[in-house]
Amino acid sequence: MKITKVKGIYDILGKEAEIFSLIEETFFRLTKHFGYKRVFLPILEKEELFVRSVGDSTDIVEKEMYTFLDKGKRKVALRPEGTAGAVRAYIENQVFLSESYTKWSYFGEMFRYENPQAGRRRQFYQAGCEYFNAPSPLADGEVIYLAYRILKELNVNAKLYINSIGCDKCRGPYKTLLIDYLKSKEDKLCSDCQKRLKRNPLRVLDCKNPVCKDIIDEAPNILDHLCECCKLHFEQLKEILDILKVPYKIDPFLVRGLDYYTKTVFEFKVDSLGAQNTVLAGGRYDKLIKELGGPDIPALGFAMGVDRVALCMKEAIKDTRHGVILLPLDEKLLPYAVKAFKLLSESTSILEQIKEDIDTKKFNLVLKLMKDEKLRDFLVAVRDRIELPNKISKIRKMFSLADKKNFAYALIIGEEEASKNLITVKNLDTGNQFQLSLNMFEG
RNA sequence: GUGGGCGUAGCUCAGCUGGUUAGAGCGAGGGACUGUGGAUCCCUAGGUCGCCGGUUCAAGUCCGGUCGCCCACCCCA
Repeated sequence: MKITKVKGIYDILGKEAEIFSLIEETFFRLTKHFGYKRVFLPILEKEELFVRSVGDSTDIVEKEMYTFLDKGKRKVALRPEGTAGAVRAYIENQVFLSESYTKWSYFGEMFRYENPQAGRRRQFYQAGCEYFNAPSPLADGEVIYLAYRILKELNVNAKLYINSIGCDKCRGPYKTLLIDYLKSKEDKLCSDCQKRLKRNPLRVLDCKNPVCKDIIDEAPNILDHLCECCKLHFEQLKEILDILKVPYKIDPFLVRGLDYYTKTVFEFKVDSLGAQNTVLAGGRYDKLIKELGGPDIPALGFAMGVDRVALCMKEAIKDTRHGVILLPLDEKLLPYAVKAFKLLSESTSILEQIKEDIDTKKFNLVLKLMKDEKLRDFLVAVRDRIELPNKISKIRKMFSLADKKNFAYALIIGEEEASKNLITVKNLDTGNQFQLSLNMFEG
């Protein structure tokens, strides 16, 4: 009996893995650029954390969490999202005592028990960041700009939608207004919306049913009912986005599924992905830290759906030639090939030394490198990747392998080379080759 | 949780209204080609036809169930 993977949980290999790495690398480069520090947070948390933060009437908590009792009979859950755990860690470690503000970034797997479909998996990856103690709309602008830059850098063509859903002062009165309106049309709403009306009336606003859409168009608009503070905050945010030249659309019907959001919410959507087209989303959660037992500290953040972004980047990785492979012509030449392998691999530190420390023992090599473009390109390729073959076979075979594995250079290690302490370097793109003495790498 | 479509070689797929040893292309390994890759030609390996049960003289093909995949709903990144 063959053991297979669990439904909705996937191995990430090959091209998809390369794209994941590229996303991760880009994400951390840009978050670091804007002052975020990477943190590593638990995948397993107490179930109660998510019930209290995400909201006990959300679908995530009601039916999508992987929960179980551990051997100590603790009710635990695999994290369905990242913010709750980050906030818990922020409070538990009392980070607010030693830092005036805190910016965290993370990348990791999340779990939700849903039926899989395009852009939806039971184990999926999010790259997210959280910005604690950030009351000003400057923070909203900066966070959205960061998200915008990441997607831009990854060549993901997404449109930004923003909204404000107010704070506890203005959302309450608006909610009753909305409920009153929807109740007057209740018989016309779809059955889902009739249920939403009772459990989470704001969610009626993003129903896709055309009949509901017409009703929603006439519904009271939250933006007309914000308190002065929220209104000003939203106005300032729009101004900041304009200065940053981040294009956006205001969507007064944009509400997020998680309970903890206040004021600013935003989503980046693509149109190439089918039904699951939100690739990045986030917002402000000014009350969450307090609700989870911490001080009254405003914060905001976002999460990017890595699997979804990767789907948009199918063509992003092209097979370019890179690196070098050593081709010993027969078994006898193995020791010489291994020696060359070590010398070349270690020589690449020279490339760094050129920048910092020209006064080196390997001055001659450095001088040569500065003049010899061919040699420099070759060593750059060596630094990128250097491999020995998986087995020694006919030269023809090994060249074919070098080609298929997309090496930029093949190094021929033969009797003649070994006797003169050199290697023959063949550029697999141009077909040109030259010989290189190993003497200069020694000592 | 609900609905629709689909499961045949590593991948993409043929396989007629059930009929005997289940095919192709690509990929993989080897050879033609003894120090030079991409091209061409030849050879080889790789399958309990997703799994279990049923109908039948006979099932990859029909029926039921189950698991998985894809798509959508719900919902979300």
